[in-house]
Amino acid sequence: MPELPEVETVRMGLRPVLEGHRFTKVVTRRGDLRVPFPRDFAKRLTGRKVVRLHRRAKYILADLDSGETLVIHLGMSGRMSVYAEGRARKIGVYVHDVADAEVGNGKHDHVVMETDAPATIVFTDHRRFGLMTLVATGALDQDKLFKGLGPEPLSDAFDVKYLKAALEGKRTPIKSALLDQRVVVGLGNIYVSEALWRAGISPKRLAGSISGPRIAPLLRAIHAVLHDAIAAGGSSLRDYAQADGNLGEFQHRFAVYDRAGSPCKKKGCKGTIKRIVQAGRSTFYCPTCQK
DNA sequence: CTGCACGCCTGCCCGC
DNA sequence: TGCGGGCAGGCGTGCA
Repeated sequence: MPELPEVETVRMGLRPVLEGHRFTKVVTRRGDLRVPFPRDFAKRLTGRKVVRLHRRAKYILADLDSGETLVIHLGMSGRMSVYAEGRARKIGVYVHDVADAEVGNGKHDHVVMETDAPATIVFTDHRRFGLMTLVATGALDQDKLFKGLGPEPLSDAFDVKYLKAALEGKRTPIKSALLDQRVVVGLGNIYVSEALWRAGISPKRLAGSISGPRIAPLLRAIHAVLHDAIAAGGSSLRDYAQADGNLGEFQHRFAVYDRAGSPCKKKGCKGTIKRIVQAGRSTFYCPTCQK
């Protein structure tokens, strides 16, 4: 589920129940996520107040008043569910309507956190590629999870000059280069395909072979697809009470992702979307209008 | 250094 | 209905 727009949507949904609130109770159900829970994980969270809820790459970061930061990564299948007390208030993300006894007792519910919002927040991840850990706030950048990450795609640092230099000389396909979190963070398998379609660039083209004049359009395509997706996720938040498990609305607007065999949506293009495999992962593109 | 195949997990969907 | 294979929005490791 989570590339930058989804992670950002989850962050916004967690904000009302986390930021400025205190953990009143934390329970971990099993410890064999990608990174094991650190020692005394629940104890170090309990009683702590979240002073700031932010994001770096695909990580959600909750800075605590103890000088530590709760680091959350959703992996491929991670979910955060928010159960608002008495359902008196509708709160974003997944506001489920289930019996109290079922809250946090699912087979793949790994962490159950209560805050004084009040609310119960459940972290679920059936594939367990996600993680939750604690890192000293001041040392985040040096932590191995964050060291070497590229710039945020929506920051000023991610500009034409940077991208040109980052791709220069790279002999890997542009698809793989943009998935590489050292080049730029936040993009995943969906949005790379979507951005390359918007830019009219073939995913097979070697990164270093993208000519100077095509760098700016690529940058704009990345910006645009992320902005559109964030807006689509955000706009569906408030009526998320029916929680069908999907996040946001953007999946209905995919131009290429998971559309193999369907007509290209580009105006005037008569092409058909094709699926190929690059570095072991699906890529979708239009061979007719992406060069 | 680079690029790539593979493993990590579970669940779902498809074809036989 | 059961079973095997392939697939899934991420990332780290180890290899050539």
